[in-house]
Amino acid sequence: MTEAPTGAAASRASIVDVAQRAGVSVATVSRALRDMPNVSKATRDRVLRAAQELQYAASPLASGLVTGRVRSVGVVLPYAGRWFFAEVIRGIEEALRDHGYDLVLHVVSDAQRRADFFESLPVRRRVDAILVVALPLEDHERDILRGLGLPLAAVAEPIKGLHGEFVDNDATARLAVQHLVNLGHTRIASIGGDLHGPERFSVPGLRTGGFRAAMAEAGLTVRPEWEVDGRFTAAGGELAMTALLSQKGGRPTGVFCQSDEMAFGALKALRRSGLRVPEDVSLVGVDDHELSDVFDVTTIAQPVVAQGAAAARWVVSRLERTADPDAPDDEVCLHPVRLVLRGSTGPAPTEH
Amino acid sequence: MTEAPTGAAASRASIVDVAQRAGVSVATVSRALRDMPNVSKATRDRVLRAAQELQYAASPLASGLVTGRVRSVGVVLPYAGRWFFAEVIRGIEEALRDHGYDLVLHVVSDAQRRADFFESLPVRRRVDAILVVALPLEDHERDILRGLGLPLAAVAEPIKGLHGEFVDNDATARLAVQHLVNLGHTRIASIGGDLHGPERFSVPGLRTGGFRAAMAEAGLTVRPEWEVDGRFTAAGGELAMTALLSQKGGRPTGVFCQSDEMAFGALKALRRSGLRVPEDVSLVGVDDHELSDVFDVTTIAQPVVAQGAAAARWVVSRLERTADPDAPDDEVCLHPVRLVLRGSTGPAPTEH
DNA sequence: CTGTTAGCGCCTTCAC
DNA sequence: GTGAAGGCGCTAACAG
Repeated sequence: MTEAPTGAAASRASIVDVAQRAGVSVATVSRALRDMPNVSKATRDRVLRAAQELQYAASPLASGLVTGRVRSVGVVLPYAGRWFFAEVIRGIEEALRDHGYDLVLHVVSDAQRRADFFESLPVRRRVDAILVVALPLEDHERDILRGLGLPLAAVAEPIKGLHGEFVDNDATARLAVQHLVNLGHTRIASIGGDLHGPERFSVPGLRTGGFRAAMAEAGLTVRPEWEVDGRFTAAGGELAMTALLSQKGGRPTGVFCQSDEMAFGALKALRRSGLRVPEDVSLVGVDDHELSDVFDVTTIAQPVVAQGAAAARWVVSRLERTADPDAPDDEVCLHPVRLVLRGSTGPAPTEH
Repeated sequence: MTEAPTGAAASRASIVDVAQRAGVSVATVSRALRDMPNVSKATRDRVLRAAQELQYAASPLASGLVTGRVRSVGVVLPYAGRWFFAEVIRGIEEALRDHGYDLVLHVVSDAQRRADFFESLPVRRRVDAILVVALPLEDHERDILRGLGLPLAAVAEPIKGLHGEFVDNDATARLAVQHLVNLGHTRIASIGGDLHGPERFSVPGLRTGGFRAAMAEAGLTVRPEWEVDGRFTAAGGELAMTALLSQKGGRPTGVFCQSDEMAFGALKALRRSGLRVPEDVSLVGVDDHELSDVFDVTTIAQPVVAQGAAAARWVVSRLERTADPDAPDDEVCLHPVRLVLRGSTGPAPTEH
């Protein structure tokens, strides 16, 4: 029964206790523990030992109160359960932890929570910086965040005026289309996201733009009815593919799915229709989802964990002033994408 | 250009400013804002309006320093990218947010990080409670956490002496096996996790135990070589299924996959071998993963989000003293599982 | 190199 | 019903 008391006492030992035990003043303890200059080696050792024995750790509350820093970073995102977000969070957490920062999660999964977040600003005074993941902010929302006076960075969705870490969505789409074109496909469709809805994600627009540009460059025409909304979910992809197959005027032989999860759904719709992949229809996804390998889906891989980690490192460098304080804070960093060849794409079927 | 200054000023208004503006003392402001008794209606309204006008919000640091509460809960887990964990986190975050608590994430993805976590205890004084998700703690690790004197709860993996939220893993396995038995299967294999490794997860052991018990009850024999390790990943499931198929002595007609992700892998292995599901081999998974519907995998569904949310609510009720303070803190709460019938299971093939 | 002292912003007795 | 004052635990001048 000594564990609990010891531990409990430990978390309650204050800087005064350490000072007494080491026979120095609290100021010296504070300096010694933070590796500041002007502390003799002997004193420092004594303090360190005392702190060790008392299991002392400075209260972040107290030090935060005076320094204004709390060593934690807020992460705001619209969903938490989806693969993409989980991976981004993983990258952010690891990078922050490496620098001794905590990650505080804020999921604004619907309009209500989103409004609450920007009105009550639960991050106020609780974080040193904010990362906005895949959430296209309204101008006024961005301004509210800016009013906090903290380093801000965007991941996956660009936010005007903020530092950002993304992939080149235009190039991503082009890579996918060019791959299909190279295989001889000419009848190519795109399964993307909502282009006009209230959420205003820019990713579907950018990828669809790249799709159109690449088609034009290849001298191919885009059928408007072959640009369908798959809502970036597997279920949505299945519906979208089903819709494509039910259209008159023949079906596409190649489909650019703007996310792997939509490709999974499309795969199911094709199988159910008795069509073979890739003999009848080829599918390219985007992401390199962990299950894409299992389901043999050709994809444009993007470094998801790395984007999160890079954003985390950027705000940390701002906070630690290791970065030039006068450096622009609205530069974006583009991460590379690459084609991962798997079994869902093949030569276009010969026409009859 | 009034936005930013306003915002910046807003986050800096202190209780003194509110007191001045309302023409009362800080003590009254404090009382009024926290709905305490002994404040006249008129005064309270005046204070509320002043606070509103100044966009005042109490600094959690300062109030935490005096009350000892920081309104945040730490979540410790071994992986962050996997579906299961992402869902649990989602449930926890939502429940915590409903009560005004922040979620601070701690991923201990390897032995090093795990050791660091328990040695430096970065949660010390930074959270009011800790949730341990799917992480079987060593006794001494549990004792270290207990030493913090905070409410503790376990999710998905039982931890001796702690409150927990789980499913009945034994019943889960039985349900799966009974379903196969009901379909006439007698040659049943299990793809699970590591039973003897250093990680000591109890879930694979419990599910394998349930598998064996259900087999025995059905009068069926378990072939030792038909209990294989799929590492709880899709890739592992694929390897495991491949191994099952390459064994001499015939193949199983029914396979209990202890997670849906392993079932996905198994599905791929079967397809590649030219076997049909469910005509040749039936597959049951566990989880009801979001993609199980797309890939038509019969599964034993467990409420993942609900387990996380329940754990979060439990620690909050402890913190808010809405729960009996003398109530035992090591009771476990079992969540229901249910069979979700899909296309990966069917009648056992007739023997030749 | 080290100690003293004044807050950081808030809550909480204790008087009134 | 309200105000004054003393910390909570720590850091940051300022002295020495």
